[in-house]
Amino acid sequence: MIIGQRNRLQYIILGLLNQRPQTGYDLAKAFENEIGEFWQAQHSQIYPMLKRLETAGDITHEDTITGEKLAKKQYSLTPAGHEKLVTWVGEPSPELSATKDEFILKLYFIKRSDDPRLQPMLQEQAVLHRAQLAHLQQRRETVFPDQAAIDGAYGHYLILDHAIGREQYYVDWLTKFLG
Amino acid sequence: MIIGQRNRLQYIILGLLNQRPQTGYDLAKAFENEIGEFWQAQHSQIYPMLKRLETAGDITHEDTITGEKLAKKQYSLTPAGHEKLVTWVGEPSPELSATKDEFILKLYFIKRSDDPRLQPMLQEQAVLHRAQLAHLQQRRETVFPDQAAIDGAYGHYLILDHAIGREQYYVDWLTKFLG
DNA sequence: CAGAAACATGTAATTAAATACATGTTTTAA
DNA sequence: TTAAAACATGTATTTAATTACATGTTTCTG
Repeated sequence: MIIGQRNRLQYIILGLLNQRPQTGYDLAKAFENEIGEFWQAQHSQIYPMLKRLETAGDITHEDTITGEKLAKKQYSLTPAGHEKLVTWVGEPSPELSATKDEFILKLYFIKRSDDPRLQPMLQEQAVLHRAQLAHLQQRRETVFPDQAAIDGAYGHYLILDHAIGREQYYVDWLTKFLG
Repeated sequence: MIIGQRNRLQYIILGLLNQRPQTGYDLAKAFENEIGEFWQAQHSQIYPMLKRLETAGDITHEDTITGEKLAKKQYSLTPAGHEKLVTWVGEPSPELSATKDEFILKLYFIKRSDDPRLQPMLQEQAVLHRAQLAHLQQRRETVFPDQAAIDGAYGHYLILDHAIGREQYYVDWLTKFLG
């Protein structure tokens, strides 16, 4: 029902490159920032995928130099890559999101509401999720200061809004059970 | 190897066996039901893990026969396995949950609020998440019909409650942007 | 100006996970 | 009564993902 992440990484990379040409390093940053709330990938996954996509003809790169000799590879979409991206976005997404939450798992094994471990666990998570919520709200303020910014990257705004609401729910839920 | 052993699956299995002895098949079912909202695993991952845990001395099994000749292995915790479980639950969980949501990713690549693909995408997800919400609510009614049921498996109640709230939020959020 | 942090790119090794293969029994419902 | 669904247990293959290894440059800050 929930399973399966069949090579989505390639599409994310295509989507990011569709916005603007960028380096593998830039892409890795995107996974720490705007994308990171809903997908994770390290540079060790990204660089090989860039090679694969280039071999497949979906992207190309241009070598540039920063300063004296720092080599960069600026990747960009080919028409084939753009086509592949558009097709993917247009397909249905019939699978529910897969969440892996270690804290919630531990909760499952707390059998009684008066278990002495319960309240500290909830407290710990509340700290964690309040911080994350504050971080996301801060980012919304800086990335989307006005309506023009929202109109210019509506999808980005939507997913940031979704992430904030999700964290808000998480904090509210924890608070509901904090003594 | 000294630090940061992941391998959460083993702890989930230990936790499930701590509730009652059960078979690999039963464990696989738990991942489709109560656990599935927060962790996923297939039987092809579970059976080898049961062997590993038994070799490690954390669980043992008893062979039983159902009917004429259907062989089952009823696994149960050893004291060492119980100790391992308790230690894991007592440790902090400092990592935020990892979510992989393909739909949200696609949204990210929708640049404008009047993109014709947007509303159908939101509609499709609303159908999906409303169904999931109804399913979870139904399960809460059947699994936790009264306070006694809640008191007897408080952690399970908590995570089901969390999952319901999460789906409710998802539906509300989608509705907010449905035209 | 020196050291730290950030920029930049890759590979190797390992582990986790998904999919497919493979087989057989028991129960349930048409 | 028979076919489908559910019960039950594994292995093999492939792909995804993490962690560690490996190296070097540029920019920022005290």
